[in-house]
Amino acid sequence: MREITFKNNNVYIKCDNFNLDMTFDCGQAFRFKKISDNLWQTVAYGKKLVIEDADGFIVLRDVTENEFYSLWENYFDLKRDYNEIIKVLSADKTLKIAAKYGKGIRILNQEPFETLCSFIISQNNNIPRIKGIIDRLCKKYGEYLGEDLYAFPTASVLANLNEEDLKDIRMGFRARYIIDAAKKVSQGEVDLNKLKFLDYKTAQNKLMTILGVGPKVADCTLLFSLNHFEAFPKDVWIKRAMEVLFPNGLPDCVKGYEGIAQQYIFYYAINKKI
DNA sequence: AGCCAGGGTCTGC
DNA sequence: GCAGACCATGGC
Repeated sequence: MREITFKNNNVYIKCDNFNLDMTFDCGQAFRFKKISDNLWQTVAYGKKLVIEDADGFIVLRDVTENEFYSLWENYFDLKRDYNEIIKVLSADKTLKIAAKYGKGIRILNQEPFETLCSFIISQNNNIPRIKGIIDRLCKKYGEYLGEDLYAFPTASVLANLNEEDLKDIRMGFRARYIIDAAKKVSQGEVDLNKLKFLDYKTAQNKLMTILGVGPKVADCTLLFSLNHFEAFPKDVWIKRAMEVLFPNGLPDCVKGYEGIAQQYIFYYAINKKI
C-alpha cells in the first residue's frame, strides 16, 4: 500500500513497511536526530529534512512535489515493495521471524561519499561514538546550512587535509583512511556513482582499493548508497547472530536480497541481544 | 582495569 | 593464504 499526497508544502506518505524508529535506528545511517517523540531531523544530499511520524502516516515537512520525486522518493526507497520481499524471505523459518520483527526497516539510498566515510569511521567503533565523529567532521568541514546544520563535507575539501587537521575530530587511526578515500574519490580514481552500474564483485573490489576499506565497509557502502542489495555486510553482531541462527549459512531464498535480510538479522540481533 | 565497539593494515610465516 | 599484534577513543 502506498499513497502520496501533497498539501501545504508537505508530503504525506501512507506506506507499508516504513517505520521511522526502525529505519533510522538500525545502524545504516548516523545523521538522524530524534528531536521529539514523533519528530526526526536529518541532513542528506545537502538538504535539511524534518520527518514526522503522524498517526498512520509519515510527513516530510517543507518538501515540494518536485523535490519529493527527484530526491526523497528514491532516498527512502519508496518504490520498492518490501511486502513482496518479506514474503520471499519468509520461506525460511528463522528469517520469517527476523523479518517480522524488523519489517518497518527500509534501506536508505544515501550519498555514496558520506556513506563510504561513515563506514570507514565505523570500524572497530560503536554507534554513539561514530555519530559524534561524523557530527564534528560536518561541523568543521561541511557547508553551513543554517540552524546549526551542516552538509557532509565534499571529497575535494577533505582531500586537501592532513592528519593534523583531523586531530580535534578524534577519529583516531581512521584519519589517514578518510584522507585517502577523499583523494581517490575527488581525483576520479574511484568513481562512486559509476559503481552503481558495475556488478557487485567488481564494485566491491574497486572500493577496496581505498586504504581502510575491506569487505565489510565496502558492503555497507554498496548496500546503503549504491543499490547493491546482494551485499551482505558481516560485522561482529552479524557474525555472532549467524553462528546462532544460521550455523549452516544463509538459506537460498535470500538470493538477490542478502542486504535486506542482513538488516532484519542485524536489527533482531542487536535488540534481542543474541 | 580491562573489554568491547557495524574492521582493516601490516608483518611474519 | 592465514594468524596475530596493533591501531585511537570512549563507555561501561
